Amino acid sequence: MRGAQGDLLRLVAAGHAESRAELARLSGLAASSVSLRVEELIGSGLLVEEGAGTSRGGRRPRRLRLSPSAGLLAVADLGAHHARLGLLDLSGTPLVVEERPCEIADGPEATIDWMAAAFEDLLAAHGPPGVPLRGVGTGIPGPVDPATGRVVAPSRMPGWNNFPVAERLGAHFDLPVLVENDANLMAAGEARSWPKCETLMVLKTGSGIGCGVMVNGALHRGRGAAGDISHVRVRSDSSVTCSCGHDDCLEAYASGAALMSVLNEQGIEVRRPADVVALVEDGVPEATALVRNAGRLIGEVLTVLVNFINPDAIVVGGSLSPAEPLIASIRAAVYERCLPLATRDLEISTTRSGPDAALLGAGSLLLDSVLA
Amino acid sequence: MRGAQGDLLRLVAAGHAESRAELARLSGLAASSVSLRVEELIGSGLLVEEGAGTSRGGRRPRRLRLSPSAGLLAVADLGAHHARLGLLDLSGTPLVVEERPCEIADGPEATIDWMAAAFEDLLAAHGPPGVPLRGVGTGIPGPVDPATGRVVAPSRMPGWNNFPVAERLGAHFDLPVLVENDANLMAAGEARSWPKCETLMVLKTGSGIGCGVMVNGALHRGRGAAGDISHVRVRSDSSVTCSCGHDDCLEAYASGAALMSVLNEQGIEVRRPADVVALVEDGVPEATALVRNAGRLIGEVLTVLVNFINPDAIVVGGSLSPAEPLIASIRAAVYERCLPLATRDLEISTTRSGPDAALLGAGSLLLDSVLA
DNA sequence: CCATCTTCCTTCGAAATCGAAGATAAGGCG
DNA sequence: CGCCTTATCTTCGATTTCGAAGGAAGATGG
Repeated sequence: MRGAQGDLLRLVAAGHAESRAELARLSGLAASSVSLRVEELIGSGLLVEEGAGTSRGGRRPRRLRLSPSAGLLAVADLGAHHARLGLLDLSGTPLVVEERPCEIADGPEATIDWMAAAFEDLLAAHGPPGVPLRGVGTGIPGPVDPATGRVVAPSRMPGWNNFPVAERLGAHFDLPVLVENDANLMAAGEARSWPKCETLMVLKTGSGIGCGVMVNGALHRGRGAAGDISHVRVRSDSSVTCSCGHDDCLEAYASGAALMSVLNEQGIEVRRPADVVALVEDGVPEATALVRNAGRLIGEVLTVLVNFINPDAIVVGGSLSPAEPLIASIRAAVYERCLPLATRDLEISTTRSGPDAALLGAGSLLLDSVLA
Repeated sequence: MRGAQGDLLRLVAAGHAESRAELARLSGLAASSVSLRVEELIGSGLLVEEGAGTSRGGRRPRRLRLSPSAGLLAVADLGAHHARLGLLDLSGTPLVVEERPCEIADGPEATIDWMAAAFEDLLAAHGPPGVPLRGVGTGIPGPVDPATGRVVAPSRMPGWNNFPVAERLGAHFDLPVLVENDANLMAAGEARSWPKCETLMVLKTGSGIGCGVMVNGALHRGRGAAGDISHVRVRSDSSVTCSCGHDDCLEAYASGAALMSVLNEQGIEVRRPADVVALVEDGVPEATALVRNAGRLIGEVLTVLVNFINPDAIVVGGSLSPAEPLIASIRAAVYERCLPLATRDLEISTTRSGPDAALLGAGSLLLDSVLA
């Protein structure tokens, strides 16, 4: 699995290469060396040959896939009140995904131990016998220091500040462990569905507003808070103080939580961001106006960032993203105000990976350590 | 020069490695292979051994340098009314730098041909005999399409739109050619002076406002306009229409040109951004207030970007940068409003590379093609 | 249907790379 | 000063990688 051998596996696992010839082109190795290596990998049961691909004008390639028995990854995406959990094979294909209730406010120890038990559970129920677990990973709704795997200064996660999540999770499994911000995982997951996009911004619109950035095909982590847009000051008439202590943060106007609190004050009862989406779909004017305004504010912030990093696409995901007016007003703001050069081929659309984007992203990032 | 041989040269040229042992560590090659390769490179006159380095507790390394006769690079930085021109050796050290008057408004053909002649001039006057020219490069005060080397939709460069600058320059020299935005070159140049910073924002404050971004040690080009911050909408009382057609762009309030026009209206005569700096240093209150306000506006824009990409440092260069109040109010705005996680170890300071930053950057980027 | 082209993959001798062992050259310390 | 430790660099046989040539399998086009 080490070295160049791992490079080949990773290219196949990530879906970049499907044949020996593609491996040779992408890895830079000579075709003959690739053949030798692939033979070994097939011999050790990690790769399998699976039928023939489509011809590109000559002999058809012999398609390569990661063996389903090469290993499993256990991944999770932690939310405030529930967690999504899944098992993936090494090519990132989900075997099973479940959503279970889980209170993040119970604190890190309880939550992580619960997660470890849930992973064992899933393995017992859905893991094919004899296939080893090769890595575990989870998304966290707060900033994570990439160097240490600790949560750093999260809002809305009492008791988690500076907790060594990766370490605790690693104590349950003697395997590569990944701990990463949830929006970053979403970005890594979406990136697999946007193969031509080198630079990608992925917005997670739910109770909060998160954003992950892929630059040159790699997740940009910065100091652990990269992608944060929720505490940008927005142009606004009123003056609202955000939980961070500053006035007029985007989050205080455009997050799902903010929309819900306005609606509740107006006597329209909502409990989850999805309820807001339902109201919009039912044509409730108060909800539509609020969502449209949120989109405009988010779009104005994106304006600055689009001019600055020139992404190839902006992907909108999260529980508010099905609301049509949200993305429409984001589009309007960005296309109106950005430089033509920056918007010329810019695509702004909803998620291609769906609700499992973060789990897929966890798999994608875990592969790098598992096949190192 | 090809392949792995070039990798070693590049590591030495970029200043990352100074001995065979360092080369082995950084290149990933075995120490024995490095020795062989280095021997060849010394044999072919590209590398030279130069005394001994300092011991790290054992035998002292034998220091390696690029031979001064390995080659030369001719680089330029084009401004509106003058150009900086220089010759560098392959390790990026300037042999000579000159500033010459040059009107960019004369159009691309005239300007580029003039530049080619100026390069020949410099070579004749300062080029050591027998040392070959190995590459040419220039900075342009406008967006450059990285794929084609064409200028794209520049403001203030009449007649240059879509002109194939790289092609025209290449017609004079059958060598690798680099054409890049001037702020991007500054960023690449500064990066050499900030070796520990993986993510760097470099601001060029002159008549206009430019910005270059290094992400993960590499220049981020985006679609050619990456780093643009001059057309961000700022919060402001009055309403000024920018040359781009939108209202309240940063450039319309905080660029050197904007400051100069206000001062001239007030009867204080200024002709160049440096005159504004001089007024500030003389304690003229109108100038100081204007510069401070410009810094605040720039700082507020940077706030969004710092939260978003978490740079390790922000470098302020350009002809306005010597004005103390400018950087002071940028700092104040950023430190006040950004997330603590993003500003914890963030350094904001003036250029380390000085006025030749763009030329050094051109050399640094050119090396990649010259030693490919 | 057959010649020709393209692409994919393998074979095999030549060349590059590795890595373990050793030689060389310091600094530190009793 | 002699001895130990650390680090740099070289030697040399074993291994890996390359690349040119060729075989295999399909597309193309008369």
